[in-house]
Amino acid sequence: MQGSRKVVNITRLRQACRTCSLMELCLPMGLTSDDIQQLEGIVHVKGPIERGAHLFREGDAFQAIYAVRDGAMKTYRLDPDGREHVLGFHLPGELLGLDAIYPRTNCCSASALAEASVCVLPFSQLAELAQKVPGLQATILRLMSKDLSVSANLATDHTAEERLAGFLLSIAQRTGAGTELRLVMPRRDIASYLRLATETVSRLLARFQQENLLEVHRKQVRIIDLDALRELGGCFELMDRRRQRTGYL
Amino acid sequence: MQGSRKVVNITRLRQACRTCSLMELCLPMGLTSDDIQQLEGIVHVKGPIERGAHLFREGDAFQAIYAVRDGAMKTYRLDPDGREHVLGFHLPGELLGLDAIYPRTNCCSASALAEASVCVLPFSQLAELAQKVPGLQATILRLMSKDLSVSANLATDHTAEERLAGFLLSIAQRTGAGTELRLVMPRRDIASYLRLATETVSRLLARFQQENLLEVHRKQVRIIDLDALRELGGCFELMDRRRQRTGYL
DNA sequence: CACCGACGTTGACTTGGATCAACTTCGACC
DNA sequence: GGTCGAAGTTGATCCAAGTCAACGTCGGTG
Repeated sequence: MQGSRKVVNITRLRQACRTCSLMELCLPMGLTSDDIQQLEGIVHVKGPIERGAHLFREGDAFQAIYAVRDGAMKTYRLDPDGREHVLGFHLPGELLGLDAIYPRTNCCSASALAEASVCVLPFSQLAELAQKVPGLQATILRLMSKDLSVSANLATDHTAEERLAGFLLSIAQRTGAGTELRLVMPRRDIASYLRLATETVSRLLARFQQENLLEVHRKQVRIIDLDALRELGGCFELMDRRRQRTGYL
Repeated sequence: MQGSRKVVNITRLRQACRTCSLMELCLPMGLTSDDIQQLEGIVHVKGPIERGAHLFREGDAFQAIYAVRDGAMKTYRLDPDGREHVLGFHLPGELLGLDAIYPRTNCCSASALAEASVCVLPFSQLAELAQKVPGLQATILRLMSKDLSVSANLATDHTAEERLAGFLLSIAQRTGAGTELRLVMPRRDIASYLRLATETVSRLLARFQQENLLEVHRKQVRIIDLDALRELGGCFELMDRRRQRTGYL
Protein backbone atom coordinates (compact mmCIF):
# COMPACT_ATOMS: atom_id res chain seq x y z
CA MET A 1 0.00 0.00 0.00
CA GLN A 2 2.78 2.36 0.90
CA GLY A 3 4.55 1.15 -2.19
CA SER A 4 1.75 1.83 -4.58
CA ARG A 5 2.14 5.58 -4.05
CA LYS A 6 5.28 6.78 -5.74
CA VAL A 7 7.65 8.74 -3.53
CA VAL A 8 6.18 12.23 -3.80
CA ASN A 9 8.78 14.46 -2.31
CA ILE A 10 7.98 17.42 -4.45
CA THR A 11 6.61 19.40 -1.54
CA ARG A 12 6.20 22.60 -3.50
CA LEU A 13 3.61 22.17 -6.17
CA ARG A 14 1.88 25.19 -7.53
CA GLN A 15 -1.72 25.09 -6.57
CA ALA A 16 -4.61 25.60 -8.95
CA CYS A 17 -7.27 27.04 -6.67
CA ARG A 18 -9.58 27.24 -9.65
CA THR A 19 -9.83 23.49 -9.88
CA CYS A 20 -9.54 22.75 -6.16
CA SER A 21 -12.47 20.93 -4.71
CA LEU A 22 -12.35 23.19 -1.67
CA MET A 23 -12.80 26.37 -3.61
CA GLU A 24 -16.21 27.02 -2.12
CA LEU A 25 -14.91 26.42 1.34
CA CYS A 26 -11.55 28.02 1.50
CA LEU A 27 -10.02 31.42 0.89
CA PRO A 28 -10.99 31.68 -2.80
CA MET A 29 -14.60 31.70 -1.74
CA GLY A 30 -16.31 34.67 -3.30
CA LEU A 31 -13.38 35.83 -5.39
CA THR A 32 -13.46 36.53 -9.11
CA SER A 33 -11.48 34.20 -11.32
CA ASP A 34 -9.03 37.02 -11.81
CA ASP A 35 -8.52 37.36 -8.06
CA ILE A 36 -8.11 33.64 -7.74
CA GLN A 37 -5.39 33.66 -10.31
CA GLN A 38 -3.48 36.15 -8.19
CA LEU A 39 -3.99 33.99 -5.12
CA GLU A 40 -2.62 31.00 -6.98
CA GLY A 41 0.49 33.04 -7.61
CA ILE A 42 1.45 33.02 -3.94
CA VAL A 43 0.08 29.65 -2.80
CA HIS A 44 1.90 26.37 -2.95
CA VAL A 45 1.04 22.91 -1.78
CA LYS A 46 2.95 21.09 0.90
CA GLY A 47 2.56 17.42 1.45
CA PRO A 48 2.07 14.64 1.93
CA ILE A 49 2.57 15.22 5.63
CA GLU A 50 2.48 11.81 7.20
CA ARG A 51 0.46 10.98 10.30
CA GLY A 52 2.17 12.40 13.36
CA ALA A 53 4.55 14.64 11.39
CA HIS A 54 4.68 18.33 12.15
CA LEU A 55 3.78 21.26 9.96
CA PHE A 56 5.17 23.76 12.45
CA ARG A 57 6.15 23.89 16.07
CA GLU A 58 5.59 26.22 18.99
CA GLY A 59 8.29 28.84 18.90
CA ASP A 60 8.91 28.76 15.16
CA ALA A 61 9.00 32.17 13.54
CA PHE A 62 5.70 32.99 11.93
CA GLN A 63 5.94 32.78 8.16
CA ALA A 64 2.70 31.57 6.73
CA ILE A 65 -0.79 30.51 7.45
CA TYR A 66 -2.05 27.21 6.10
CA ALA A 67 -5.22 25.79 4.64
CA VAL A 68 -5.86 22.07 4.99
CA ARG A 69 -6.37 20.39 1.59
CA ASP A 70 -6.94 16.90 2.77
CA GLY A 71 -6.38 14.74 5.79
CA ALA A 72 -6.66 16.43 9.16
CA MET A 73 -4.40 18.41 11.43
CA LYS A 74 -4.42 19.23 15.11
CA THR A 75 -2.85 22.17 16.89
CA TYR A 76 -1.64 21.78 20.45
CA ARG A 77 0.59 23.20 23.13
CA LEU A 78 2.70 21.60 25.80
CA ASP A 79 2.28 22.92 29.30
CA PRO A 80 5.24 23.34 31.67
CA ASP A 81 4.82 19.73 32.85
CA GLY A 82 5.02 18.48 29.28
CA ARG A 83 1.37 17.57 29.01
CA GLU A 84 -0.25 18.13 25.66
CA HIS A 85 -3.29 20.41 25.30
CA VAL A 86 -5.14 20.19 22.01
CA LEU A 87 -6.26 23.62 20.84
CA GLY A 88 -8.09 22.65 17.72
CA PHE A 89 -8.77 20.23 14.90
CA HIS A 90 -8.45 21.41 11.34
CA LEU A 91 -10.34 19.69 8.57
CA PRO A 92 -10.17 20.25 4.81
CA GLY A 93 -10.89 23.85 3.90
CA GLU A 94 -10.01 25.19 7.33
CA LEU A 95 -7.18 27.54 8.21
CA LEU A 96 -4.35 27.06 10.63
CA GLY A 97 -1.83 29.37 12.25
CA LEU A 98 -3.91 32.54 12.50
CA ASP A 99 -3.06 32.95 16.15
CA ALA A 100 0.60 33.46 15.28
CA ILE A 101 0.03 36.76 13.47
CA TYR A 102 0.03 38.79 16.63
CA PRO A 103 3.07 37.42 18.42
CA ARG A 104 4.90 36.71 15.13
CA THR A 105 5.85 33.37 16.60
CA ASN A 106 3.89 30.18 16.44
CA CYS A 107 2.37 29.74 19.85
CA CYS A 108 1.29 26.18 19.17
CA SER A 109 2.47 23.16 17.24
CA ALA A 110 0.60 21.59 14.36
CA SER A 111 0.77 17.91 13.47
CA ALA A 112 -1.11 15.64 11.11
CA LEU A 113 -3.82 13.34 12.51
CA ALA A 114 -3.91 11.47 9.22
CA GLU A 115 -1.78 11.84 6.15
CA ALA A 116 -2.47 15.39 5.06
CA SER A 117 -1.58 18.08 2.59
CA VAL A 118 -1.93 21.80 3.02
CA CYS A 119 -1.78 24.99 1.02
CA VAL A 120 0.94 27.31 2.25
CA LEU A 121 -0.02 30.99 2.28
CA PRO A 122 3.06 33.10 2.99
CA PHE A 123 1.64 35.77 5.24
CA SER A 124 3.40 38.87 4.01
CA GLN A 125 2.40 38.12 0.43
CA LEU A 126 -1.10 37.23 1.51
CA ALA A 127 -1.50 40.48 3.42
CA GLU A 128 -0.15 42.39 0.45
CA LEU A 129 -2.58 40.68 -1.88
CA ALA A 130 -5.48 41.22 0.51
CA GLN A 131 -4.65 44.90 0.24
CA LYS A 132 -5.45 44.77 -3.44
CA VAL A 133 -8.29 42.28 -3.42
CA PRO A 134 -11.20 43.37 -1.21
CA GLY A 135 -12.87 39.98 -1.33
CA LEU A 136 -9.77 38.34 0.04
CA GLN A 137 -9.45 40.73 2.95
CA ALA A 138 -13.10 40.18 3.72
CA THR A 139 -12.70 36.41 3.64
CA ILE A 140 -9.72 36.46 5.98
CA LEU A 141 -11.53 38.68 8.44
CA ARG A 142 -14.57 36.46 8.36
CA LEU A 143 -12.60 33.28 8.91
CA MET A 144 -10.73 34.80 11.83
CA SER A 145 -13.98 36.04 13.27
CA LYS A 146 -15.39 32.56 13.00
CA ASP A 147 -12.48 31.10 14.93
CA LEU A 148 -13.17 33.63 17.66
CA SER A 149 -16.70 32.30 18.03
CA VAL A 150 -15.50 28.72 18.10
CA SER A 151 -13.10 29.31 20.95
CA ALA A 152 -15.59 31.47 22.81
CA ASN A 153 -18.00 28.55 22.63
CA LEU A 154 -15.45 26.17 24.02
CA ALA A 155 -14.30 28.56 26.71
CA THR A 156 -17.74 28.93 28.22
CA ASP A 157 -18.94 26.73 30.97
CA HIS A 158 -20.63 23.50 29.94
CA THR A 159 -20.90 19.99 31.29
CA ALA A 160 -18.85 17.16 29.82
CA GLU A 161 -22.00 15.87 28.16
CA GLU A 162 -22.76 19.18 26.47
CA ARG A 163 -19.23 19.63 25.22
CA LEU A 164 -19.03 16.15 23.74
CA ALA A 165 -22.44 16.43 22.09
CA GLY A 166 -21.44 19.80 20.68
CA PHE A 167 -18.17 18.41 19.46
CA LEU A 168 -19.86 15.61 17.55
CA LEU A 169 -22.29 18.06 15.98
CA SER A 170 -19.46 20.36 15.01
CA ILE A 171 -17.53 17.54 13.35
CA ALA A 172 -20.65 16.42 11.51
CA GLN A 173 -21.31 19.96 10.35
CA ARG A 174 -17.76 20.65 9.28
CA THR A 175 -17.25 17.42 7.38
CA GLY A 176 -20.68 17.74 5.83
CA ALA A 177 -20.98 14.06 6.52
CA GLY A 178 -24.62 14.11 7.50
CA THR A 179 -25.15 11.66 10.30
CA GLU A 180 -22.33 9.26 9.49
CA LEU A 181 -19.04 10.53 10.79
CA ARG A 182 -15.52 9.35 11.27
CA LEU A 183 -13.47 10.62 14.17
CA VAL A 184 -9.97 10.85 12.74
CA MET A 185 -8.50 11.82 16.08
CA PRO A 186 -7.88 9.41 18.97
CA ARG A 187 -10.02 9.64 22.13
CA ARG A 188 -7.10 11.14 23.98
CA ASP A 189 -7.10 14.14 21.65
CA ILE A 190 -10.85 14.61 21.83
CA ALA A 191 -10.57 14.51 25.60
CA SER A 192 -7.75 17.00 25.70
CA TYR A 193 -9.58 19.37 23.37
CA LEU A 194 -12.75 19.20 25.46
CA ARG A 195 -10.84 19.40 28.75
CA LEU A 196 -11.94 15.92 29.80
CA ALA A 197 -10.24 12.67 30.72
CA THR A 198 -10.05 10.02 28.03
CA GLU A 199 -12.09 7.76 30.25
CA THR A 200 -14.85 10.33 30.46
CA VAL A 201 -15.09 10.58 26.68
CA SER A 202 -15.24 6.83 26.47
CA ARG A 203 -17.94 6.56 29.12
CA LEU A 204 -20.02 9.33 27.60
CA LEU A 205 -19.89 7.77 24.15
CA ALA A 206 -21.00 4.52 25.72
CA ARG A 207 -23.83 6.31 27.48
CA PHE A 208 -24.95 8.18 24.37
CA GLN A 209 -25.06 4.85 22.59
CA GLN A 210 -27.00 3.23 25.40
CA GLU A 211 -29.49 6.09 25.31
CA ASN A 212 -29.88 5.59 21.58
CA LEU A 213 -28.42 8.91 20.53
CA LEU A 214 -25.52 7.34 18.67
CA GLU A 215 -24.11 4.16 17.30
CA VAL A 216 -20.39 3.98 17.96
CA HIS A 217 -17.92 1.61 16.36
CA ARG A 218 -14.47 2.68 17.32
CA LYS A 219 -13.83 5.78 15.15
CA GLN A 220 -17.05 5.39 13.22
CA VAL A 221 -20.05 7.22 14.67
CA ARG A 222 -23.57 7.37 13.39
CA ILE A 223 -25.91 9.94 14.80
CA ILE A 224 -29.29 8.37 15.48
CA ASP A 225 -31.14 11.03 17.41
CA LEU A 226 -29.96 14.35 16.02
CA ASP A 227 -32.60 16.34 17.88
CA ALA A 228 -31.64 14.94 21.24
CA LEU A 229 -27.97 15.60 20.51
CA ARG A 230 -28.79 19.17 19.53
CA GLU A 231 -30.76 19.55 22.70
CA LEU A 232 -27.58 18.78 24.60
CA GLY A 233 -24.91 20.49 22.60
CA GLY A 234 -26.70 22.66 20.11
CA CYS A 235 -25.11 25.90 21.14
CA PHE A 236 -21.78 24.67 19.80
CA GLU A 237 -23.04 24.58 16.27
CA LEU A 238 -22.08 27.67 14.38
CA MET A 239 -24.20 29.50 11.90
CA ASP A 240 -22.40 28.76 8.70
CA ARG A 241 -23.18 30.94 5.75
CA ARG A 242 -21.03 28.96 3.36
CA ARG A 243 -22.27 25.49 3.93
CA GLN A 244 -25.96 26.02 4.20
CA ARG A 245 -27.03 22.45 4.01
CA THR A 246 -30.47 21.61 2.87
CA GLY A 247 -31.80 21.67 6.36
CA TYR A 248 -31.24 18.14 7.47
CA LEU A 249 -28.15 19.02 9.43
CA MET B 1 -21.73 64.00 42.07
CA GLN B 2 -24.10 62.98 39.35
CA GLY B 3 -25.12 66.59 39.11
CA SER B 4 -21.67 68.03 38.64
CA ARG B 5 -21.40 66.48 35.17
CA LYS B 6 -23.70 68.27 32.76
CA VAL B 7 -26.13 66.10 30.86
CA VAL B 8 -23.97 64.97 27.93
CA ASN B 9 -26.38 63.46 25.52
CA ILE B 10 -24.39 64.30 22.46
CA THR B 11 -23.58 60.69 21.74
CA ARG B 12 -21.95 61.35 18.39
CA LEU B 13 -18.85 63.41 18.81
CA ARG B 14 -16.23 63.33 16.14
CA GLN B 15 -13.14 61.73 17.51
CA ALA B 16 -9.67 63.15 17.22
CA CYS B 17 -7.52 60.01 17.25
CA ARG B 18 -4.47 62.21 16.93
CA THR B 19 -4.94 63.58 20.40
CA CYS B 20 -6.42 60.46 21.99
CA SER B 21 -4.45 59.11 24.89
CA LEU B 22 -4.99 55.61 23.58
CA MET B 23 -3.34 56.23 20.26
CA GLU B 24 -0.44 53.95 21.04
CA LEU B 25 -2.76 51.24 22.14
CA CYS B 26 -5.63 51.24 19.75
CA LEU B 27 -6.18 51.03 16.02
CA PRO B 28 -4.16 54.14 15.09
CA MET B 29 -1.07 52.42 16.37
CA GLY B 30 1.57 52.49 13.70
CA LEU B 31 -0.34 54.64 11.24
CA THR B 32 0.95 57.81 9.63
CA SER B 33 -0.76 61.04 10.62
CA ASP B 34 -2.30 61.07 7.19
CA ASP B 35 -3.79 57.62 7.74
CA ILE B 36 -5.07 58.64 11.13
CA GLN B 37 -6.86 61.56 9.62
CA GLN B 38 -8.73 59.17 7.36
CA LEU B 39 -9.58 56.97 10.32
CA GLU B 40 -10.95 59.95 12.19
CA GLY B 41 -13.25 60.48 9.26
CA ILE B 42 -15.19 57.32 9.97
CA VAL B 43 -14.94 57.10 13.76
CA HIS B 44 -17.29 58.69 16.22
CA VAL B 45 -17.53 58.57 19.98
CA LYS B 46 -20.46 57.10 21.81
CA GLY B 47 -21.01 57.73 25.45
CA PRO B 48 -21.27 58.10 28.27
CA ILE B 49 -22.67 54.60 28.58
CA GLU B 50 -23.76 54.25 32.16
CA ARG B 51 -22.91 51.27 34.32
CA GLY B 52 -25.08 48.32 33.32
CA ALA B 53 -26.28 49.88 30.06
CA HIS B 54 -25.86 47.99 26.83
CA LEU B 55 -23.78 48.86 23.81
CA PHE B 56 -25.27 46.05 21.77
CA ARG B 57 -27.21 42.86 22.33
CA GLU B 58 -27.02 39.30 21.14
CA GLY B 59 -28.98 39.06 17.93
CA ASP B 60 -28.51 42.66 16.82
CA ALA B 61 -27.43 43.04 13.22
CA PHE B 62 -23.70 43.58 12.99
CA GLN B 63 -22.91 47.17 12.10
CA ALA B 64 -19.71 48.21 13.78
CA ILE B 65 -16.85 47.19 15.95
CA TYR B 66 -15.98 49.26 18.97
CA ALA B 67 -12.91 50.41 20.82
CA VAL B 68 -13.18 51.18 24.51
CA ARG B 69 -12.08 54.74 25.29
CA ASP B 70 -12.60 54.70 28.99
CA GLY B 71 -14.45 52.75 31.61
CA ALA B 72 -14.78 49.03 31.03
CA MET B 73 -17.15 46.74 29.16
CA LYS B 74 -18.00 43.09 29.40
CA THR B 75 -19.36 40.80 26.71
CA TYR B 76 -21.58 37.91 27.66
CA ARG B 77 -24.14 35.44 26.42
CA LEU B 78 -27.22 33.95 28.00
CA ASP B 79 -27.54 30.20 27.85
CA PRO B 80 -30.90 28.51 27.22
CA ASP B 81 -31.61 28.53 30.97
CA GLY B 82 -31.05 32.26 31.12
CA ARG B 83 -27.73 32.05 32.95
CA GLU B 84 -25.14 34.61 32.00
CA HIS B 85 -21.73 33.56 30.69
CA VAL B 86 -19.12 36.27 30.55
CA LEU B 87 -17.00 35.99 27.39
CA GLY B 88 -14.60 38.80 27.99
CA PHE B 89 -13.68 42.05 29.67
CA HIS B 90 -12.69 45.00 27.54
CA LEU B 91 -10.50 47.74 28.92
CA PRO B 92 -9.48 51.05 27.37
CA GLY B 93 -7.79 50.55 24.01
CA GLU B 94 -9.31 47.13 23.44
CA LEU B 95 -11.71 46.13 20.71
CA LEU B 96 -15.17 44.65 20.98
CA GLY B 97 -17.48 42.92 18.56
CA LEU B 98 -14.97 41.21 16.31
CA ASP B 99 -16.72 37.88 16.66
CA ALA B 100 -19.78 39.28 14.91
CA ILE B 101 -18.05 39.74 11.56
CA TYR B 102 -18.53 36.15 10.52
CA PRO B 103 -22.18 35.59 11.38
CA ARG B 104 -23.10 39.25 10.64
CA THR B 105 -25.10 39.18 13.84
CA ASN B 106 -23.88 39.97 17.30
CA CYS B 107 -23.53 36.66 19.04
CA CYS B 108 -23.06 38.24 22.44
CA SER B 109 -24.24 41.27 24.37
CA ALA B 110 -21.99 44.04 25.59
CA SER B 111 -22.67 46.12 28.68
CA ALA B 112 -20.70 48.65 30.70
CA LEU B 113 -19.05 47.57 33.96
CA ALA B 114 -18.42 51.18 34.83
CA GLU B 115 -19.47 54.33 33.06
CA ALA B 116 -17.77 54.02 29.71
CA SER B 117 -17.34 55.59 26.33
CA VAL B 118 -16.36 53.89 23.11
CA CYS B 119 -15.27 54.72 19.61
CA VAL B 120 -17.67 53.39 17.01
CA LEU B 121 -16.03 51.94 13.92
CA PRO B 122 -18.68 51.23 11.27
CA PHE B 123 -17.43 47.98 9.83
CA SER B 124 -18.09 48.46 6.15
CA GLN B 125 -16.28 51.79 6.17
CA LEU B 126 -13.50 50.36 8.28
CA ALA B 127 -12.99 47.46 5.89
CA GLU B 128 -13.00 49.83 2.97
CA LEU B 129 -10.42 52.05 4.62
CA ALA B 130 -8.28 49.06 5.60
CA GLN B 131 -8.22 48.27 1.91
CA LYS B 132 -6.45 51.54 1.26
CA VAL B 133 -4.31 51.75 4.37
CA PRO B 134 -1.99 48.75 4.77
CA GLY B 135 -1.09 49.62 8.34
CA LEU B 136 -4.73 49.55 9.33
CA GLN B 137 -5.37 46.15 7.80
CA ALA B 138 -2.28 44.86 9.56
CA THR B 139 -3.42 46.25 12.89
CA ILE B 140 -6.86 44.71 12.61
CA LEU B 141 -5.41 41.32 11.74
CA ARG B 142 -3.01 41.51 14.64
CA LEU B 143 -5.66 42.46 17.14
CA MET B 144 -7.94 39.66 15.99
CA SER B 145 -5.05 37.24 16.16
CA LYS B 146 -4.38 38.36 19.71
CA ASP B 147 -7.95 37.67 20.72
CA LEU B 148 -7.56 34.18 19.31
CA SER B 149 -4.63 33.54 21.65
CA VAL B 150 -6.52 34.91 24.61
CA SER B 151 -9.47 32.60 24.15
CA ALA B 152 -7.22 29.65 23.36
CA ASN B 153 -5.53 30.25 26.69
CA LEU B 154 -8.79 30.30 28.51
CA ALA B 155 -10.15 27.29 26.69
CA THR B 156 -7.30 25.04 27.74
CA ASP B 157 -7.42 22.99 30.85
CA HIS B 158 -6.24 24.65 34.03
CA THR B 159 -7.11 24.50 37.70
CA ALA B 160 -9.18 27.22 39.35
CA GLU B 161 -6.04 28.51 41.01
CA GLU B 162 -4.14 28.82 37.73
CA ARG B 163 -6.98 30.55 35.96
CA LEU B 164 -7.47 33.11 38.71
CA ALA B 165 -3.75 33.81 39.00
CA GLY B 166 -3.57 34.21 35.23
CA PHE B 167 -6.57 36.48 35.25
CA LEU B 168 -5.02 38.81 37.79
CA LEU B 169 -1.78 38.93 35.82
CA SER B 170 -3.67 39.66 32.65
CA ILE B 171 -5.58 42.52 34.24
CA ALA B 172 -2.37 43.93 35.68
CA GLN B 173 -0.69 43.70 32.32
CA ARG B 174 -3.57 45.20 30.37
CA THR B 175 -4.18 48.13 32.69
CA GLY B 176 -0.45 48.73 32.97
CA ALA B 177 -1.13 49.23 36.63
CA GLY B 178 1.99 47.56 37.88
CA THR B 179 1.18 45.67 41.03
CA GLU B 180 -1.71 47.81 42.22
CA LEU B 181 -4.90 46.90 40.45
CA ARG B 182 -8.56 47.59 40.66
CA LEU B 183 -11.05 44.92 39.66
CA VAL B 184 -13.85 46.90 38.07
CA MET B 185 -16.00 43.79 37.64
CA PRO B 186 -17.91 42.07 40.44
CA ARG B 187 -16.77 38.65 41.69
CA ARG B 188 -19.71 37.05 39.96
CA ASP B 189 -18.43 38.20 36.57
CA ILE B 190 -14.87 37.09 37.26
CA ALA B 191 -16.24 33.72 38.29
CA SER B 192 -18.39 33.38 35.21
CA TYR B 193 -15.51 34.36 32.94
CA LEU B 194 -13.20 31.81 34.56
CA ARG B 195 -15.89 29.12 34.70
CA LEU B 196 -15.91 29.09 38.49
CA ALA B 197 -18.44 29.70 41.25
CA THR B 198 -18.37 33.10 42.92
CA GLU B 199 -17.60 31.37 46.18
CA THR B 200 -14.53 29.74 44.66
CA VAL B 201 -13.15 33.08 43.50
CA SER B 202 -13.74 34.48 46.95
CA ARG B 203 -12.05 31.57 48.66
CA LEU B 204 -9.08 31.60 46.32
CA LEU B 205 -8.52 35.31 46.79
CA ALA B 206 -8.63 34.71 50.52
CA ARG B 207 -6.11 31.91 50.15
CA PHE B 208 -3.78 33.91 47.91
CA GLN B 209 -3.84 36.63 50.54
CA GLN B 210 -3.19 34.18 53.33
CA GLU B 211 -0.24 32.78 51.38
CA ASN B 212 1.11 36.31 50.97
CA LEU B 213 0.73 36.48 47.22
CA LEU B 214 -1.78 39.32 47.35
CA GLU B 215 -3.36 41.93 49.49
CA VAL B 216 -7.06 42.17 48.77
CA HIS B 217 -9.40 44.95 49.82
CA ARG B 218 -12.67 44.45 48.08
CA LYS B 219 -11.99 45.55 44.47
CA GLN B 220 -8.52 46.78 45.24
CA VAL B 221 -5.76 44.20 44.81
CA ARG B 222 -2.04 44.59 45.33
CA ILE B 223 0.26 41.92 44.02
CA ILE B 224 2.88 41.12 46.62
CA ASP B 225 4.61 38.06 45.22
CA LEU B 226 4.61 38.50 41.47
CA ASP B 227 6.95 35.57 40.85
CA ALA B 228 4.78 33.14 42.76
CA LEU B 229 1.71 34.37 40.92
CA ARG B 230 3.51 33.93 37.61
CA GLU B 231 4.51 30.45 38.66
CA LEU B 232 0.83 29.63 38.97
CA GLY B 233 -0.74 31.47 36.09
CA GLY B 234 2.10 32.66 33.95
CA CYS B 235 1.00 30.98 30.77
CA PHE B 236 -1.99 33.32 30.61
CA GLU B 237 0.17 36.35 30.10
CA LEU B 238 0.44 37.27 26.48
CA MET B 239 3.52 38.50 24.75
CA ASP B 240 2.59 42.06 24.06
CA ARG B 241 4.63 43.90 21.51
CA ARG B 242 2.92 47.21 22.11
CA ARG B 243 3.14 47.55 25.81
CA GLN B 244 6.63 46.35 26.47
CA ARG B 245 6.95 47.51 30.00
CA THR B 246 10.32 48.13 31.46
CA GLY B 247 10.63 44.62 32.69
CA TYR B 248 9.06 44.85 36.10
CA LEU B 249 5.81 43.38 34.89
C1' DC C 1 -0.20 -16.16 12.87
C1' DA C 2 1.58 -14.85 17.21
C1' DC C 3 3.37 -11.04 19.52
C1' DC C 4 3.47 -6.36 20.91
C1' DG C 5 2.27 -1.75 21.87
C1' DA C 6 -1.08 1.76 21.33
C1' DC C 7 -5.69 2.63 21.87
C1' DG C 8 -10.02 2.02 24.06
C1' DT C 9 -13.24 0.42 27.70
C1' DT C 10 -14.91 -0.52 32.32
C1' DG C 11 -14.94 -0.47 37.39
C1' DA C 12 -13.63 1.37 42.10
C1' DC C 13 -12.30 5.16 44.46
C1' DT C 14 -10.96 10.14 45.19
C1' DT C 15 -11.33 15.01 44.87
C1' DG C 16 -11.71 19.88 43.25
C1' DG C 17 -14.92 22.82 42.91
C1' DA C 18 -20.14 23.42 42.88
C1' DT C 19 -24.11 24.00 45.58
C1' DC C 20 -26.73 25.34 49.52
C1' DA C 21 -27.19 28.14 53.43
C1' DA C 22 -26.14 31.56 56.85
C1' DC C 23 -24.02 35.59 57.77
C1' DT C 24 -21.35 40.15 57.03
C1' DT C 25 -20.22 44.33 54.70
C1' DC C 26 -20.92 47.86 51.60
C1' DG C 27 -22.96 51.68 49.43
C1' DA C 28 -27.16 54.02 47.66
C1' DC C 29 -31.09 56.45 48.96
C1' DC C 30 -34.75 58.23 51.87
C1' DG D 1 -27.68 58.07 60.09
C1' DG D 2 -30.89 54.14 59.51
C1' DT D 3 -32.75 50.96 56.07
C1' DC D 4 -32.52 47.93 52.37
C1' DG D 5 -30.74 45.22 48.64
C1' DA D 6 -26.68 43.76 46.29
C1' DA D 7 -22.16 42.00 46.76
C1' DG D 8 -18.92 39.35 49.19
C1' DT D 9 -17.41 35.86 52.63
C1' DT D 10 -17.36 31.49 55.15
C1' DG D 11 -18.75 26.81 56.43
C1' DA D 12 -20.97 22.20 55.46
C1' DT D 13 -22.15 19.00 52.16
C1' DC D 14 -22.44 16.91 47.57
C1' DC D 15 -21.38 15.37 43.02
C1' DA D 16 -19.31 15.44 38.26
C1' DA D 17 -15.42 14.26 36.53
C1' DG D 18 -10.61 12.90 37.44
C1' DT D 19 -7.39 9.29 38.75
C1' DC D 20 -5.79 4.69 39.25
C1' DA D 21 -5.94 0.10 37.86
C1' DA D 22 -7.13 -3.93 35.24
C1' DC D 23 -8.52 -5.64 31.14
C1' DG D 24 -10.06 -5.99 26.05
C1' DT D 25 -9.11 -5.09 21.14
C1' DC D 26 -7.14 -3.65 17.19
C1' DG D 27 -3.48 -3.18 13.68
C1' DG D 28 1.19 -3.49 12.36
C1' DT D 29 5.48 -6.33 12.21
C1' DG D 30 8.85 -10.16 12.49
